Amino acid sequence: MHSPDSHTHLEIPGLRMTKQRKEVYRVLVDGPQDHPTAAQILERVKCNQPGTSLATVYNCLEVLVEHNAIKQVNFDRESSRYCPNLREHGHFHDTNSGQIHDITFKPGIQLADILELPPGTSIEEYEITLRGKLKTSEQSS
Amino acid sequence: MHSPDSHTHLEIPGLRMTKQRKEVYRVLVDGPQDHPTAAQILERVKCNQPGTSLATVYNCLEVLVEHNAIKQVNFDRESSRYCPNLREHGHFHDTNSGQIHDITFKPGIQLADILELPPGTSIEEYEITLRGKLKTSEQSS
DNA sequence: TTGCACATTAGAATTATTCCAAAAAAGACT
DNA sequence: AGTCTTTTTTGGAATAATTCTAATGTGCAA
Ligand SMILES: [Mn+2]
Ligand SMILES: [Mn+2]
Ligand SMILES: [Zn+2]
Ligand SMILES: [Zn+2]
Repeated sequence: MHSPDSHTHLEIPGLRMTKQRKEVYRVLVDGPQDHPTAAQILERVKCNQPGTSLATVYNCLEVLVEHNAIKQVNFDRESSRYCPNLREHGHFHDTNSGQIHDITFKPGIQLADILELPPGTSIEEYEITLRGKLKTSEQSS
Repeated sequence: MHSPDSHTHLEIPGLRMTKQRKEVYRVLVDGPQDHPTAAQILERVKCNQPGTSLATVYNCLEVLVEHNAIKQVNFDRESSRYCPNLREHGHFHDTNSGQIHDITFKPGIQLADILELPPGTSIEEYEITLRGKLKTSEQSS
């Protein structure tokens, strides 16, 4: 499922990396960057760690999010998805292909620069999600 | 609950305004702009239309959203909230007060202008949600 | 090597929302 | 009004993602 030397070191400061946690994390970092749901992650985890339960996948994802190792992504009320890209970005859901694409800001732009925020606001987290279609729907990725 | 002449005309093109739909809509337009959940809307609707059911509130909200009369707002996986403000805006959840504030772009800014979108993208809808704290937490609104 | 804190597990519980099938209401036409 | 047709409402059941629970397993450290 992955080249033997492709392991980024799967360590997260302050977090005990059990084999389940390691595999959940590896699947996200090392596998297809398609923002899988917990159920999809479970399928992938089972290739290397059969017997892993969905509850454990949820537990692992929760602790990985808490440790800022991954991000949780929500589109409306669909199942949560998970993303290993820690740079600031939003998400575009292409309703043609079903694929989700990471979206970055144009260079130099900060979210706070473009919003009319009430004075004294400190933003702890934000989420930008877009839905639409890619007209030219031929891309390999 | 509201001044007798404060009714905006509660009509929506192409939509039959039953008394339940009218009241759900009125509660949102005419009541506190606090982005209530379906359950909160039901409570408010019951003041003027007792006997209304939660299923009906969901039905009304769905059809109002479809007709672009209101917007559905999601914060992570919390209950959906509903908003009668049709101008383009995002939402800021102040975790001090629990209040949700509408956030607009600075004048002249378009979301598409600041994002690195793949060529050929057409955005059909988007959602911007922020979470954080207002330091100076004395405001009347 | 035993103790203990922490992690995993299966299955039950929760909860927001949707579905269903029957009753009620709203129009349209007479 | 009275009949017919279509839409809406309703209570309760069903769904589905996620969380909880209580029991079992694991891995270091004394
Ligand atoms: Mn939406
Ligand atoms: Mn979040
Ligand atoms: Zn992402
Ligand atoms: Zn709003």
